[in-house]
Amino acid sequence: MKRRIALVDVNNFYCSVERVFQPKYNGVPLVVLSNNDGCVVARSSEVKSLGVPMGMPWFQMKDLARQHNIVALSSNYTLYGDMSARCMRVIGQFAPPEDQEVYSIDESFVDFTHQPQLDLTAAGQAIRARVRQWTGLPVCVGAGQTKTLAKLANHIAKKQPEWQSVCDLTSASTETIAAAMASIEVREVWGVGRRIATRLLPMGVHTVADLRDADPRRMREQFGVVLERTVRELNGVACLDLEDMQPKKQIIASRAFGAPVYDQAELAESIREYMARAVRKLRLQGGAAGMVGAWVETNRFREQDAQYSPSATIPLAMPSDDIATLTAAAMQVLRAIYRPGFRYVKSGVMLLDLSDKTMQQGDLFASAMQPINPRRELLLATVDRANNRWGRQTIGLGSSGLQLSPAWAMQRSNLSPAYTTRWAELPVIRH
DNA sequence: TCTGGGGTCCTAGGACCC
DNA sequence: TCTGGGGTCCTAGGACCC
Repeated sequence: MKRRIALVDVNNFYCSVERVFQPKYNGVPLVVLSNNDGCVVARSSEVKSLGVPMGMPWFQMKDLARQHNIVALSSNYTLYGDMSARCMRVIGQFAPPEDQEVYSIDESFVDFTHQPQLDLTAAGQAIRARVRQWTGLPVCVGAGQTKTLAKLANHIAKKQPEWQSVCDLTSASTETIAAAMASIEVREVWGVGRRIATRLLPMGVHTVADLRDADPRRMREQFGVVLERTVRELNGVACLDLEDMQPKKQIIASRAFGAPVYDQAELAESIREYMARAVRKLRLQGGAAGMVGAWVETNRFREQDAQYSPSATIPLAMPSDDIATLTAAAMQVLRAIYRPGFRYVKSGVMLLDLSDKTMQQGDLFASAMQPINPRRELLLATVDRANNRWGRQTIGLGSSGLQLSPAWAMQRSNLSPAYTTRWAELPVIRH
């Protein structure tokens, strides 16, 4: 049976979300910035056509922004996450749950193999119309026999207007597909990054068509099994299946500071806060961490500064999801790696070696198998409930610091409201 | 002055086993 | 001069993704 995979992708996702709630930004060159208003992470089409690359530092383009009246918004992940969930639910209405894979915050694969009667161009237009009407977001749809071809089709749908935002390669002629592949740079293929593209060029592989026609075994010898699969997928041989939601294998929480930090106590404060975030995510997936890592960083862009970016991990005797245990471990790491005299700009924590909390292996050297302490469990669950109900900062460790916005806290100078997730910030429509 | 924050998979090499 | 054969597990680093 020929597979029919579609990829639905929101155009300029963060910018488009902001425009749903602020229509005055339609047609206006708009960017959304990373945390601390550092880099451009989303660009409206007007900004793309000005040649602004993804990831450009905002301070480097302030002149350009003044010239062209570019609006810059701080990123509002609460809003984007909620709009993403709504969008994915609408897309999910077009196939049974097992045939949808939510691949990222703005992309979803849908497997239409089991609906062979469906015209994918018509289905793609139906998805576009419904997502637009129900969420306000614009999407493009690409379809192909493999995930890699669906990705490519989506790229074509976005870049080539004659497709009207929906490109179905499963029903396109061989000549059409060949012409499209010959006109697209190999760098655009899913799985081919900057490094591999650079190494492919001297081998005469410039376009998608060149890569499709390359010898898969040779690609494997030179680049590994991942690129071999990509070549096979471009030829319509499925190597990648739709994936279920898997629990995370590691959880990271880190942030650049709003202002540099020099002393250990302040670094400790930041690490405690980030650990609270990481533990929230851990407990949401019902996991326990067997290893804890932490790191601090100086500013690698400042050549005049002495650089020091240490990291370390420590194993726990027993996997844990207890914020006190995990924070204590991270503090132990910080004490081991901290050195005074550096200008730190970032810190982070990692929870590693994650397992299912309910399936724990005993420790040979622990005096006895630690039974789960029901009173402790109740305490932690109560803290979770209070924080979910009244906000993340409601109950924390006593040592987390009492300042709500310490000097190192993130700077977000142009943040939109949490329109869809806070009663106090619901949009008001006057007429 | 100001340069993000997450993730995954694969491979090579070292250390160890019988 | 000559030095087996077959494994596992772990880690670090590299590549990619959004």
